[in-house]
Amino acid sequence: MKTRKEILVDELVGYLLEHGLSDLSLRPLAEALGTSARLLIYHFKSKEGLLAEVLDSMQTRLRMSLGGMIERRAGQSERPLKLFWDWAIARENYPYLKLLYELQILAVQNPAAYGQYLQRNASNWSALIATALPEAERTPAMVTLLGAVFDGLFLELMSTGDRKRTTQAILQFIRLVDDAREARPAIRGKAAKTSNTGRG
Amino acid sequence: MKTRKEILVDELVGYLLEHGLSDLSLRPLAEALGTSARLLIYHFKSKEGLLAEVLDSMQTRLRMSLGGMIERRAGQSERPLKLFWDWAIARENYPYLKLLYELQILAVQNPAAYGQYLQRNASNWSALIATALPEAERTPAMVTLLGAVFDGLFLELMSTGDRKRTTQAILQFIRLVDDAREARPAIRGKAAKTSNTGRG
DNA sequence: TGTTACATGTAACGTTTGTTACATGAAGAC
DNA sequence: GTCTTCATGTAACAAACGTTACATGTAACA
Repeated sequence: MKTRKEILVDELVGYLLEHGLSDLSLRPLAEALGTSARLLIYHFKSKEGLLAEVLDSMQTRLRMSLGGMIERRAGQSERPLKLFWDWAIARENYPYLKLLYELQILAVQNPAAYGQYLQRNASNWSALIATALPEAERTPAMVTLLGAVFDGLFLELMSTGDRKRTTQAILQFIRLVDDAREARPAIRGKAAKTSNTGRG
Repeated sequence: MKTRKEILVDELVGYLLEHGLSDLSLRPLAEALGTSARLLIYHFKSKEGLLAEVLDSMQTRLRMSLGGMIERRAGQSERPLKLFWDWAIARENYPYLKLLYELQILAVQNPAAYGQYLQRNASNWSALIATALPEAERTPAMVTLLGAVFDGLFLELMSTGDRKRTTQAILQFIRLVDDAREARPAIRGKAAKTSNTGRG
């Protein structure tokens, strides 16, 4: 049985996904949920506490969804980077990522207000993306580039909504890495022993 | 002789570069400039009008700075993409771009409030970056990818401040394109006649 | 049955928001 | 010397903000 607070968190997540963070206000939020600002403060102590709990819940959900994807992809021939992209732009995950990108940007310009909600996910994130590369190619520059391609394309998707073109672009990147590898083959070594195929 | 309003715009630009857009408020802003909210409204009619004029001024400055760079780079051997990157992360341009990225994100989540300030710069922007490619390689996927690499790396720079690593990453991308071209040479044609060297 | 904890409604607090009314200087034009 | 225009100061407006005080209902447990 869910507590009233847990039910509220669920509804709040939905509201935040739709309206974003930057102009969040308690009264309109409460009204949209059919409750009152009084209640939100009662359950979450403050607006700050509310945001903390809701964002936390969102990140947990996202991690679970990602874990499920990773389990399911076992023994699939698709490229890791493409799998990751498909997962990110899936209808059920996309709004979460969109909001986290907004949070990231707000925190850059206003760390005092938003920095506190950023977990050390950024590093986990890039570490995860890095596993799409064979170890021999996992240089800082290549890992940074890989993360940037992902971020940049996701941002472009956010701005234009063009799933088709952005997906073509990430396939283009995978092809680019393949072709470059052909011209200048990576040193094979421990990398050959890793489980992933090392194909972008 | 500058009008009072033009002087104000200059000071406002400086303030916005420092504080960002998302929590802009007239009274703190006026106090930081040694004036009053009354005056700002007097000169700009409304907060909305103020933002419109100031952001417009910023985009003009940025375009002028970019134009100057393009003139100066004539007959330089550096790759176009690297030149563009160096220009973007230069101390005098970086804060402007940072703010425009914030604007872009805010507009995604809240078009009603921020969409009006977005010019059709996005398209100009990507068209400009595209000139770093030889015509034969200027496919939608490649142009999108190129823009995304730039955006993604700039975002990473905003978050981490690591100029060195992000610059290494863009050089890595240039190398990648070069190597891929070696393995699968682009069809030469009209592209060979363009002024740029077509080397990333 | 009385007590305790959770949940909620109604109002208000003090502050900040963008904006406006009203009055007053300073400077140049006739 | 009056008139007009630009610039500014002082106060106030209504609205929205996050938060709190106080009272009340419901349900479970003693």
